[in-house]
Amino acid sequence: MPAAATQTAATRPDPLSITFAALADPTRRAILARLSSGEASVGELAAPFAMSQPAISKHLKVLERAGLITRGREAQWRPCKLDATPLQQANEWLERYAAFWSGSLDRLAAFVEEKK
Amino acid sequence: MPAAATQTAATRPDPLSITFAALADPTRRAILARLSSGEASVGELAAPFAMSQPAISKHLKVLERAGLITRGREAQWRPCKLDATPLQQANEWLERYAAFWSGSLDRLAAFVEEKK
DNA sequence: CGTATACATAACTTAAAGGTTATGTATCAG
DNA sequence: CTGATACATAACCTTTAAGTTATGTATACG
Repeated sequence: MPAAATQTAATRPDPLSITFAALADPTRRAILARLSSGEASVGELAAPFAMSQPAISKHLKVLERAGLITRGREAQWRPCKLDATPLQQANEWLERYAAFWSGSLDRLAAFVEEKK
Repeated sequence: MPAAATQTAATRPDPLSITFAALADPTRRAILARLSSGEASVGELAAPFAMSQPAISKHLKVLERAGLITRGREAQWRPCKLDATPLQQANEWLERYAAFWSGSLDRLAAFVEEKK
């Protein structure tokens, strides 16, 4: 074992961070939108984009590692299927802020803050 | 004008991508959580983290550019305030997938897929 | 006036993200 | 077996992200 000296930890990001990071790309969101109307092959998913096929494969890998898609195997095709479970987790996180985006509640909070 | 040759476009990401990217970091999510219980100064926000102050300033800038916080000015303090509007946008995007995470609907879809 | 406090900004480093081209691998079709 | 199709993987490049230390700036305080 040559020098265990400088270790960088390399902590894997938490699930929520992985999910949000996966959603922070319009191509990947479009892929998910497409998959919401049914399974699709990689080629079908790649078609709408002005992008090389390996680029799409990378995006799919990101989505897979985020648990947002699962992949089957059918002859030479790898059909992709949406799995929205991580989206539910993300939604649960967001919902905790629902009180702040209702507008009226928001302004009420500001009012209270001002009066105190 | 010396050589307008190679331009990289540098298109600014769309709002949703900016929002999700801002949320894809546990430190920033923690900051938002803290702000959900009221305004706070930069120092107060930085306190819980084992991180330098400039690092927090950077995170705050990311949140600000995402429209998730606004900043006041009070003597030498820059109080930060939550603005959940972008969270609402994110939530609206996510809600379109709610049908896929209800479990029963999900399994029903799988059932239909299998039967066809 | 000078000094402390609160924060921003600059310059730098390391690592990861997103794209490319080139190539490898599995499956079908003849 | 041969070749085409569908996809993955490798190697590479460029940009951005996230952290650091060092320094600058505005405001309060004595």
